[in-house]
Amino acid sequence: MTESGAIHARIRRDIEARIMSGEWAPGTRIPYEHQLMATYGCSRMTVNRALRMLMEAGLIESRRRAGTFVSHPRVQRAALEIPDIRDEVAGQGESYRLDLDRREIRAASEEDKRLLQIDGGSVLALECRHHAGGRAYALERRLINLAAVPEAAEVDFAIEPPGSWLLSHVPWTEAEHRITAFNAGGKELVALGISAGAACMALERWTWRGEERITYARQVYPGDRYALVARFRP
Amino acid sequence: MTESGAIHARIRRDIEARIMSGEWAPGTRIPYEHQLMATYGCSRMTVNRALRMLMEAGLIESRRRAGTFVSHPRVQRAALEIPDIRDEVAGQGESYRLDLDRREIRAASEEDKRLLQIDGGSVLALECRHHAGGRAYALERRLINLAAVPEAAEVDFAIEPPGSWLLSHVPWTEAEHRITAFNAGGKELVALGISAGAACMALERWTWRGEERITYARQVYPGDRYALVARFRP
DNA sequence: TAGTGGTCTAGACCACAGC
DNA sequence: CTGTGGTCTAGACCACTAG
Repeated sequence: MTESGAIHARIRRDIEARIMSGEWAPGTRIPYEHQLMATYGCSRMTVNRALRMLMEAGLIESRRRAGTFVSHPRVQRAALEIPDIRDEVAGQGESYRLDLDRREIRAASEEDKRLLQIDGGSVLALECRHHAGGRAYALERRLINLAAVPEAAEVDFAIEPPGSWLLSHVPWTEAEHRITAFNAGGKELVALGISAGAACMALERWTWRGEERITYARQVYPGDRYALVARFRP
Repeated sequence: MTESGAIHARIRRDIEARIMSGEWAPGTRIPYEHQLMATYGCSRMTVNRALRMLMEAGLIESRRRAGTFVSHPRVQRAALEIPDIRDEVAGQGESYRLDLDRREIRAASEEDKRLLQIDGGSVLALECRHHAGGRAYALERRLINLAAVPEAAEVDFAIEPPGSWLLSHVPWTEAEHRITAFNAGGKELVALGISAGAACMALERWTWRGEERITYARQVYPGDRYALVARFRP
């Protein structure tokens, strides 16, 4: 049906097309693997590889002895992707600049402990502004757990934004995000050049590796100039 | 190193652990497939299957003749997941209720065409409020392209929320999201019970199947009572 | 219990990029 | 060229489960 290089890719696309077109509705049993072997004149391993990819994508499910079936779309969740700020600005063809307003190494305060979810130790606290094309783009407050990332103490974050540096130097296993809207107060007015009460978007991110907390970041964007746009990831 | 049922799963987890621990830093070449065959006493197909899964996860990259390498974390992107509103409310242990304020089938207006990115035809336009525990939770405006989903014209969306119904009945291939913050105006004040100028969060979603537009939705949440929380998806 | 999918083997040929 | 990964074969045994 479809032309392609690899047989498994062709099988995969053929089945995907039949599902997407509605020809094979949710719950439909698709042909047995040995039938697909005959149809495509290939080995079962090749058929199985195509089906496994479709299973990982959530399009089909298989049950031993029963066969393989089109999934009932449990797609109650859609995936967003949050880009790194520097990449995002560069991707819009704008020049990027970072202003580092504050950099401090200190014993963790009570607030630091709460935000980083640590018991003590020292943290690197940063405050910076991201600019796109000379205009304030985002305000960032960041805490880095120096117990987890001691080398961060030596980095010049005026050159490389903390988020970019961390993502490319520190392996991490999990992250949690929180997106909220709020009315701008004193700090944002000056830093972002907006008026009192203007709607802002705050993106908070907690990152850890195993049980070890790595960093906390809170990025604030002016609501009237910024949208978090995200495509679905298949 | 790790105990498990399938050999490929064990190989996969062993390599993943070495990468996550930092033992194999980005850029490191991991053992050749024939070396892993010897290490695990299995065939190359099995090794290759494990490596392919890690490649799909973005952890490693391979180049012919050169070998397979730990990826430089292009992890400038993190995945969020946007839950279905009804599921979200239920997950918080609150009772869910939907008020359907408006339901209209009409020829596509200019705005409908722009939002749905269609040329004409008829649309189903809905306006509704989602409630959690008796309190207004979100305001939703939705357009459904009846050319793509004619059966939607017969559905009683007072019983099943439009987002839930669509996700479980209509296969889709792509979605795009846009999250913004804005100051509440007239419509939100009444529907959500908030005061003028309060920061709100708007989540817009476009969904299509192939080239066919399925639906457009705009959901508005009160900024002071709502946060979009999302965990990283590995 | 028979037939499905899950997994694995021990080869093979090829394309391609590094040497 | 050489050696790597990309792909594929023609079998095999096993676990599970629908009938």
